[in-house]
Order: sequence, then structure tokens, then C-alpha cells
Amino acid sequence: MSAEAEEPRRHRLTRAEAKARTRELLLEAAARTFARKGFAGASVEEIAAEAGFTVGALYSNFAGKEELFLQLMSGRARDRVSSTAEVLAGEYPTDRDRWTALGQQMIDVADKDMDIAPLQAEFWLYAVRHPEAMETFRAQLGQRRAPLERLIGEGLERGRYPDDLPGRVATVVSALFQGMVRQRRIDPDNVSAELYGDALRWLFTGLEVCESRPAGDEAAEAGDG
Amino acid sequence: MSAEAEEPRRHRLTRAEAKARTRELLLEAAARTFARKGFAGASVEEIAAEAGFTVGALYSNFAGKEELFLQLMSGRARDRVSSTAEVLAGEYPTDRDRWTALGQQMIDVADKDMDIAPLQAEFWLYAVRHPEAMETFRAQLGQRRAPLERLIGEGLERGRYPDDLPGRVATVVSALFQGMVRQRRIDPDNVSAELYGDALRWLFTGLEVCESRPAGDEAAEAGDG
DNA sequence: GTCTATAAACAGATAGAC
DNA sequence: GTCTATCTGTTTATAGAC
Repeated sequence: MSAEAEEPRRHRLTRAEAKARTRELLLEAAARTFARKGFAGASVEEIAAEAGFTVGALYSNFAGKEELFLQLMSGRARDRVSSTAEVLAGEYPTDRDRWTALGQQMIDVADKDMDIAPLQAEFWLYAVRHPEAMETFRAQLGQRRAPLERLIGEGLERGRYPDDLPGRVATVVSALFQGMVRQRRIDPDNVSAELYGDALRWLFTGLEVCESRPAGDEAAEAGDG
Repeated sequence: MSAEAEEPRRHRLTRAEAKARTRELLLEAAARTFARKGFAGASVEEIAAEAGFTVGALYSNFAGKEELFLQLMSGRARDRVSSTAEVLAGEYPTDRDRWTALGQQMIDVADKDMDIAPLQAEFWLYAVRHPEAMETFRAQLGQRRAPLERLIGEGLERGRYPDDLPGRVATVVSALFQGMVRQRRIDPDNVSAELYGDALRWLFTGLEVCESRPAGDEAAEAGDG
């Protein structure tokens, strides 16, 4: 795009570009290797080799294994996998079709990149064991959740539901998906694409019954005894 | 020499009992250590020390770290933590109270033994990475799910719902809980006790709306379109 | 049955060659 | 900027003492 100064790529890449590319390759290799072997189980040599380098290149770009892992955790959550929101963004004729197609798409995404679930699990375990890194991981989860929350907010007509409902529902939907994706890896037969859609249909149907109130009614009437 | 045959516990424990106790202590120590450090991150020396022994005792009772881990995975899932079903078994005046109390109890259980979620994550990761161990882990999950499925089946009046519904709902509820417990460790503020209850209320309300059919009606009528 | 001592392999990280 | 060689600590697992 932009000419760095005057002769951006006379032959191939500038030194800075080459280094940036190495760094990127190392990050991608690290993602695969950490997913396959875990944080403690993956060796720096293994990661470097997966990227097509040796340890020297790794230590030239990162302080060590831990920093590499943390960079991965804090890095772009959404430019590697289609986010939940993109999946949700499709348009479907009826609500039933919408949930069904959504469930199918979630499965497709989860089945396509088999590494993300184990990698997320590694992130989670690391955050649980290193409280100082928890904020970093929370931020990554927030990146994933935000578009989902927005989309749910659009789906629920404003005024008929409490303002904090989309956020709460986003948490539930996110937790449900993560849980089902994980269980599907163990028990594929018990976690079909159809079940994803059913669960969402149950959830949003119950949501409307339980939480909606007549339009224009400002204060929600809690009719429980 | 020994009066074991006739005087089983003249002083304290028989040799077999002592060994069994050592084995049990090692398993418990392994559970804590694997939860805290992970499978690859925990060393056998650390596990043995946590149990009050040295490596010799460990290798005298287990073939190695991997066998110890697998024994833990295949071992009793329910005699250490109160299962979901026990939580569900309580009685509550109204449905709303039931969901609220259930959500609170799930949080209490999850917060009380902070080790089970990381340990389950370790099991899951191991199973994903070692397909030959997946069946073992699936069996453990089955042990946890069975009572939940039974209880849900009791809650849904027979005849009004498809026969396979309790199993499907159990999967969804189980996934939902696992997902929320995990997210709560990262974002406690966003996953309150109340939200557990709300999610369940939404789910079961929607379930009744979507899946129930008039008593006596054999074929379910799909009224969407 | 458990502990101590040790063997052999491997890890993360660094220094200097190119 | 990356690679090769190496240093240092730690790991699993075993052998023999008690």
C-alpha cells in the first residue's frame, strides 16, 4: 500500500517487513503447537521448527516462551476465526431456520479450525493459574462477546426488555456454545448441529416469555410471589 | 511371621491397607497438583511431595505420571464432588425459587472446590490430544450426566415430550453450566448466581413452549412456518 | 513399601558465527 | 536476523539401601 520511504520493495522485503513476517509465522506456528501440545508441553524448538526456523529466530523476536504465549493471548482474537457475530449476521426466512442455520454454522466453524477450542482452553487454564494474565484473557473474551451482544440487542426490540439483558444473554449464549463445542469433541453423537439450534430456540423463546413486557411500560412488573 | 490372616489390624493397618491408603493419598495429591500445574507442568516429585512421600512411593504404586493421570480420569467422578443431580435434588416452593436456588448451589459447588474445573479442562485437553483416552473421559462425563438426565426426565411429564428430550436437555444444561463456570472464573461480575437461575428459567420455559404437546397426542405437531 | 542416589534425556535460554 | 553450539537446570525413571 504505502511506500515506506522511496524504494519500499526493490528486491523483496525490507528488513523490518522480513522480521515482521517471521514474527507472524512464529505466532501462527505457536498457535498450532500450543493447541497440539499445550503451553507446558510445547517446546520452543518445536514451535520454531513448525514455523520453519530454529530457536534463534524465536528468541530474536520474543523474550521467551511465556511472552510468545501471552502475545498470542492478547493478539487479535477475530482476524483468525470468523467471530460468533459474523455467523449470526446471516439472514434466514424464519426464526426456526435461523436457529437451525446458526447451529449448523457454529458446528462448521468449530469443526473447521479444530485448534481454537484447545487453544482457548490453554488460555483459560493459564489465566486461572496466573491471575496477572487474567485481565488479558478477559479482554480477548470481551472482543468475542461484544459483537454478539450487539446483535442480540438488535434482535430484542428496545423498550420491551431490560437494558442489561443483551449483555446477560450474550454471556449465556457464549457459555452455551463453548460448553457444547467442548462436549462435541468428546461425544459428537450427543451434540448434533440440530441440538445447537434447538438450544437457542428454547433459550430465546423462554426469554420472550419470561422477560418481555408490554411496549411502553417503563417499569418492569415482577409478577412473582 | 505375620498375623495378618487372623489378626487383621493388631496394631494399625495391614500392609495392603497401608498401600491402598498411600495410593489414595497419591491420587488426591495428583488431583490437586494437576489442577494447579497441569498434566505436563506437574512433576512426579511435586505430586509425591504433595502427598507426603517421595518419588519412590509413587513409582511403587503407579507405572508413571501418565498412568497416574489416567487412573484419576477413569476414577470415581462423583465421590469427590457433589454431582449436579444432588444439587438438583433439593425441593423448592416455586419454579422461580427452584431455578434461583439451583443457580446459587451451582456457584457454591464451583466456588467451593476450585480445582475441579481446571482438572476437568486438563482431562478434556488430554482426551482431545490422545484419542485412545477419549472413551475413558466420555465415560466419566456420562457418569456426571446420567443422574442429571434422569432428574430432567422426571421433571418433564412423560408423554408430553419426546422420549429423547431429557438426554438432549441434559447435554444442553451440562454444557451451559460448564461454560458458565469457566467464564465466571474470568469474569465473576458478568456471571452472577442470578444469571445461572435466569438461564435455566429461560431454557425450561422455552422448552415447554416449543416441545410440549397436548397429552395423548402421539405425533408432535410442528407449528412453525 | 518407601527412600536415597543416580542415570539419561530434555527443557529454556544465551553467546558467538555468519 | 537467523543459525549453531553450549550451558544450566529440571525431568522421568530406575537401582539399591533400609
